[in-house]
Amino acid sequence: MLPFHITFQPGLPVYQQVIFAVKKAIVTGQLTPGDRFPSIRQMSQELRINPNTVQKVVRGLVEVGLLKVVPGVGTLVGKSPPPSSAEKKTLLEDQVGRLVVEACRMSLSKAEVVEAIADLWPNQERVK
Amino acid sequence: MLPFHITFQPGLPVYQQVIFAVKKAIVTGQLTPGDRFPSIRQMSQELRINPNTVQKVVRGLVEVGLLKVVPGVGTLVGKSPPPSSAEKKTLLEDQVGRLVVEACRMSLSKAEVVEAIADLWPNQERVK
Amino acid sequence: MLPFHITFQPGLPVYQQVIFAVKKAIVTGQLTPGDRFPSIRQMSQELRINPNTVQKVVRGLVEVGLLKVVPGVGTLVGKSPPPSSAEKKTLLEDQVGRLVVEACRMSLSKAEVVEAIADLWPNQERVK
Amino acid sequence: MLPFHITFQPGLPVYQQVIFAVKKAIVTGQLTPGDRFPSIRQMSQELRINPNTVQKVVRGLVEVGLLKVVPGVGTLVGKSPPPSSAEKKTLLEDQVGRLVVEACRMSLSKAEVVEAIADLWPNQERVK
DNA sequence: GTGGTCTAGACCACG
DNA sequence: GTGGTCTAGACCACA
Repeated sequence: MLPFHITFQPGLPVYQQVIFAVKKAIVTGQLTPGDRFPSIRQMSQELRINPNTVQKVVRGLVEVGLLKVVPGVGTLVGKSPPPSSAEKKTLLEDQVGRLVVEACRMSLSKAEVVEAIADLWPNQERVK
Repeated sequence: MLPFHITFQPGLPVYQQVIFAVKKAIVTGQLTPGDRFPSIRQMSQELRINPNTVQKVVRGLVEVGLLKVVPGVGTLVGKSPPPSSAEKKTLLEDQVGRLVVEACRMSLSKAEVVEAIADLWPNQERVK
Repeated sequence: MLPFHITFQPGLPVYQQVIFAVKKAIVTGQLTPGDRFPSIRQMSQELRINPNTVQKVVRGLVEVGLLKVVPGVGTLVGKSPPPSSAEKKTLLEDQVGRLVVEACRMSLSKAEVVEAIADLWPNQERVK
Repeated sequence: MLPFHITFQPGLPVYQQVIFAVKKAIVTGQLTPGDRFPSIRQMSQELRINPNTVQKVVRGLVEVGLLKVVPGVGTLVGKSPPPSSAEKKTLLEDQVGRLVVEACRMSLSKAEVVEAIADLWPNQERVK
């Protein structure tokens, strides 16, 4: 069984949906650094998607440092790398910007958005 | 002069960037319902993009009800239609979900994200 | 007052809507051959549309023989000309064809369409 | 070979003629839900029209729910959605209204029109 | 003047 | 292979 679950939605590229599912599994603790990542063949079969698509997923995750390919061993989950401040800036300006504009367009209040974030924020072992 | 400003970024479709800029201009009050929308030719010249691309922008905005086209006359800014609750749900679950996962991956705290939202939220006290 | 009434609908060219209204007024007997047709100026004012548009209407109706322009006198309603069999064929094949396909697409029965026709068929002094 | 046939007529937009041909193929059973729709390139070649024009056709048919596009995979014929009663009303009032007026103008009898409809109504006894 | 249609052809994203 | 994006530029319909 795969350590994450996906219900594919039309309109979004498949490989992006898989990448998101993996990232989610990592931040929620379902996948931790050092874990073995499923093989391309296994993911291809269980998710019923093209092996090329799986390979694109792995490539994308290796690029951001979330996966390490060790030849002869397999693919391992790596430690999250320290994000560059440029990436942070992009996230907090561009992505949040898009979200804010869409929310305003739908007459949502700031409080509703903040509440949604609180609901979705993972609290794996977040005591402090 | 156009009632909005764009600095094009590579990697994202041009027409989507323009659509976003228009939406932003509307939620921030720079464009209000009833206003005349710039003509396709004018936008094409000032943004230095192809008229067909501009037309795609207009088409996309007409589909969501933000613009009304009157052939031979021009294009007008319409009142935003009440969004369906399904759209709201998608925004608050899927889009916020993606944002949260990315933020966690970058070790950002919930407070940082909420602060970014507060910064970008448009002030409605715009006396026109 | 004009001898016909129009409630403009978006999406259809204005001049076509006016032409249709005039044709309807003729087949329902509100306008009969020999009647004086309103002046371009009058129609432009009362319908609140561009004089050029009215002129296009008149031109279109003169072409099919429903109006006669008499210089120095005005525009008169003419006797309907005998239609060519080619026109009839086009109407009964193409236009009815489009109607039938759309009706099928909406799961309408043949009886519903026929009933709609019966309802809308003018019966001005149709005794026979 | 394409599952429908078109003989282009001047005066009507090409993309509308193709859309009509596809709708006709669907209501007559030549295309059924689940079928693979011809690719944009194939239609472009066989109909001798520009790929962009074909894309506009597909876009129009997707909007009314007759086609579903899966990027990278292809285009599928979908089940027709239940039409809104407003659409039905428009069809039975406006479109039938135009037909009736034109028929009257050409001195056609109600029986002739009804007969034309019966002739063009598709037979559903199509054993695929 | 407006927006709409169509063509020709290049390049990209996706599976 | 699929569909999507973008450009360049011509021509038409409409008011």
